[in-house]
This record gives sequence, structure tokens and C-alpha cells, in this order.
Amino acid sequence: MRRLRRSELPVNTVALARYLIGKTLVRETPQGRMSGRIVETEAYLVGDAAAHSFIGKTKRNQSTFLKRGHAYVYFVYGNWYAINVSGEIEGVGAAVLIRALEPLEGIERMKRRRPGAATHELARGPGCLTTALRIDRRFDGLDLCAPGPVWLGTAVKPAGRIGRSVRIGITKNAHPLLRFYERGNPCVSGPVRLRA
DNA sequence: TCACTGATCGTCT
DNA sequence: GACGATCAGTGAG
Repeated sequence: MRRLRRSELPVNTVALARYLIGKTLVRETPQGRMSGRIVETEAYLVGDAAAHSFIGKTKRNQSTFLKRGHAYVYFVYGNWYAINVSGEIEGVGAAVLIRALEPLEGIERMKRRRPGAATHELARGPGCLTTALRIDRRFDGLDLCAPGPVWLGTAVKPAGRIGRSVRIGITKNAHPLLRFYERGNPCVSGPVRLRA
């Protein structure tokens, strides 16, 4: 596995969301590496009322306006962090939410972070994966195409059949099919009908 | 397996 | 002061 180059990332947020399925999210720490295959993503677009960037650039969402391949990490519901990959050119606010990973490396360490979770549950859901990989606001704005504590890698195993559905947990602009996932993978979050 | 609920706090109005 | 791009627990079928 090698790091993804920015030039390989589609300059289109929907295409990027699909492209990232099967790729690897890597978390480097002094204690070693944790990583997982990306198996579920959602696209949040320009002019999309469900996107954090819809209200314009603010201190919180400014990372979504960085050129594609940068991290946008935000805090939700008083307890959790979620990580996105910015998806467009500099100055345009759009991002891909990474919703679930299939754990690859550092599984024992992830289990210590998420006691009681089975391997396929360790990183199933946006809040779960950031907890498992110890990702928080420190990494907001980080370039995921550069060496560092968090980066994107090539696919270790090619993506299987990719499914498409509505996005999970939103009320505004809820109809577009902007969620992508690897069909039948037990590490994908959401109800069964949105995993098949 | 689904539907519902409480916890909890940063962000923007 | 209201509201979440969530999660784990509960109870019903």
C-alpha cells in the first residue's frame, strides 16, 4: 500500500465518495499503525442543505473549503467526532463523510478503545471509527495526501459491488442518493436494507 | 430487527 | 437558546 496522490482524487465530490470505497484510511501513532478499508461514505455537496458548508464558511466548517484531500473533523452530539475528506477545489465547500471501516491493522488497539465491540463493529459508524482510531479535532485541516498522523492509502483489496442509497441521519435534502457502500460487507453501518 | 429515547456540548442565531 | 452528518440501551413483535 502507498499513499494516494492528490492528482488521483477525482475533482468531484460525488465521484470522490465512490472512489474512496475500498481505499485505506491510515492512522499512525508512536505506538504503531491502525488502519481500515473504507466501506461506507456519504457526499455533501455545494448547494446541499444537509451539508455543513451550506451556510457559508465558518470557523467550524472552513476545512471543507480546502482543496480536495484535506481532513474536516467535527464534533457532534456532545460526544463524538466524525472525519470527512474535502472534495473540490480551494474555496469551494464540499466533503465526503467517512462512515465506516473494515479494520485491517491495529485491531487489538482498536478493541481496547472500544471495549466489547466485535471486530466488524469496531469502526462501523462515523463516531465509532474516530473513537477506534483516536481521531479528533487536532487533525482538522490535515492534508491526507501527505505524510502525517492520518492519511489515505491505496486499496489493499479491490472494492466489491458498490451500493448507493439515501444518506443516514439527516432531515434536510434527504432524498438524493449520495451514500456509497460495499454491498454485503458486515462493517457497513445502518439498517440491513441500507447494507444489502 | 426496528423504533424510540436520553445523553451531552460546541456552534451559530 | 435551539439544534444536530451519533450511539447504546430498551422494549415490542
